[in-house]
Amino acid sequence: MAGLEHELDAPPWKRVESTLMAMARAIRQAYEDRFARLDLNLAQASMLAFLFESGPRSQSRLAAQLGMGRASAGLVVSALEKRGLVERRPDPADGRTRLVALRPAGEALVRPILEIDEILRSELRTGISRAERQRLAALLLRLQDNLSGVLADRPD
Amino acid sequence: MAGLEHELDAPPWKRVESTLMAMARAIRQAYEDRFARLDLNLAQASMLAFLFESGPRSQSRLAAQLGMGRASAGLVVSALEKRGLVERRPDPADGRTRLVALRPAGEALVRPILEIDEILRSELRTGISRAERQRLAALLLRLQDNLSGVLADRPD
DNA sequence: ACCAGATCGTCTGGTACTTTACTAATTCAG
DNA sequence: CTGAATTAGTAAAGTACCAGACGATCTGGT
Repeated sequence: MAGLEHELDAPPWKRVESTLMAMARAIRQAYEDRFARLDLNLAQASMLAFLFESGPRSQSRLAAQLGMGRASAGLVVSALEKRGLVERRPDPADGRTRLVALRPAGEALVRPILEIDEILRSELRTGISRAERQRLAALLLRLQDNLSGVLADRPD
Repeated sequence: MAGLEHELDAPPWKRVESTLMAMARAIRQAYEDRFARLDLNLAQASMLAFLFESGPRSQSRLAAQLGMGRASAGLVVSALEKRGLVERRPDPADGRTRLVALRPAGEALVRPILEIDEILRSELRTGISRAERQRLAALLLRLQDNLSGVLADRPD
């Protein structure tokens, strides 16, 4: 069909970059929808899952490793804490940080979170081979490189 | 063999989907940064460029074709209108819609917008062949299909 | 001519996220 | 030990987006 290379020659608002952004939004939306069943949003679910894998962490580390700002991480932790899913406890080694740790109620949510993630991912990869996914991952990393270069040399 | 499928087998917050979302955010940010020189954001620049290509359009059509909600499109148009870049004029054929049309000041911005876009895109495609980009586009479309299927059968 | 349903645009409220500024605690130079 | 610079976390204001509700207008059937 005509669609594909047309897609690449198309005007700015309909090109690969836009498609990529639209896809990202759609994927995010799909995750948000599904996690809504657990009364969680994507950021909250990711944080719970990450805490489960990594053990207690300071907020700054969580922020860095989940790719969000420190302020956002603080909001997410506060929301989870209010529901008793995590707790903030003092760090014996450093008085200005407090370690965020899973509480039992939060740990109980990890399994359904991982299940939802697994199901959605399997739906997403319908008709896409493992090799293709690997190529996609590699390409995205390449894009990432280019982009960080681009962002670096803005002297502005 | 460590690198690639590791990326695919990695935990949720570090997998392809996440990378894709992060990339999309980064690309968006890069566009926002560059268009800031013209005192435009990405949505505004896209709308100007699109109006240039397509001629006057109703807001609903603009919204649909730029992939945003009607309300958002209205805000973008209002912002552009306030600066005299576009105008809303009555549609002779339909009393409830008003056609959004470029004004000279807006038309003058189209060239720099397209230039900025062209430059950023060329920086992004460093080290990525045309064939790879085509594959990427095809893959994204496939993902899009899977996702719309997924969203469709939520009877919830 | 008229009513019912669909569509357009706007407004409101809610969510998510970022930036900036501020407080508190640590570290290190002297 | 004291004071400046650094780092962790919080708080407030601002931006962007979307969904839902609403009034106005068009369409089609009668």
